[in-house]
Amino acid sequence: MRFPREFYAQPARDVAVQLLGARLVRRLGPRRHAVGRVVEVEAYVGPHDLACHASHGRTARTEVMFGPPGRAYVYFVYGMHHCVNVVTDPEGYPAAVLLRALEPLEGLEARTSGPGRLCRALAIDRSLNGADLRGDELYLEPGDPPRRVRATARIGVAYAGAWARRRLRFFDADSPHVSRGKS
DNA sequence: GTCCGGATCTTT
DNA sequence: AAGATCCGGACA
Repeated sequence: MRFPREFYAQPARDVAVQLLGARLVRRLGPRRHAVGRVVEVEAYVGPHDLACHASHGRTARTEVMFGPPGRAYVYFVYGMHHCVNVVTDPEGYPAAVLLRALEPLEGLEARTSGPGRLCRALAIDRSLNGADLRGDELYLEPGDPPRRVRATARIGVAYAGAWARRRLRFFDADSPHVSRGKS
C-alpha cells in the first residue's frame, strides 16, 4: 500500500519524520526487487533554507522540487555519488526529504548506510529524477515506525549559516544502520 | 567561457 | 587527511 499523494504534500519536516520506518521498494527487473527500511532522513524545507538546493532559485537541476509532491529528486555530487530525495509540500513550493540510510530487508547485499551507498545499492541514478514514487520502478509504503526518533543538525551543510544548525536530520535511535555522519 | 566547491565515500 | 571526478551555479 503506497503512500498517497496527500502524504507528500505535507511540510518536508513532517514528511521526514513520518518516513522513518517506511519501506523503500526498488524494482530492478522482472523478478528482482530490493527493499529497505528507511532509518535516516533529512528535511530541506524550502527556498529560504540556505542548505536547500532550491535556495538558488528555479533551475534545470532543481526543477523537480518545484513540481508536484511525491516524485523523486535525484542529483549527482562530488563527481561520483547520487542522492535521492522525496519531493514534498504543495506543487510550486520547493522542498524535499533526503533519504540517507536504509536497513536492508530484501534483496540487498551491499551496504545502505549513507546517501551515496543507498543509491548505489538500489541502482538509483538520474534516470529516476522526476519518477513518481507511487509508480513501479521506485516507491514507498508504510512500515514499522521507530520506537525512538533522534534529531540532529544535517550533515555536510556547514556553509548554510544559521540553517546549518537547525535540527532537521532525523533517525531511528535504535538502528545500527544509521550513517555515522560528521557534522 | 572559466572557476569553485559540493546534501560523499574510500583509502591512507 | 586527501583523492576521486563531474556538474551546477556564479561571474565575466
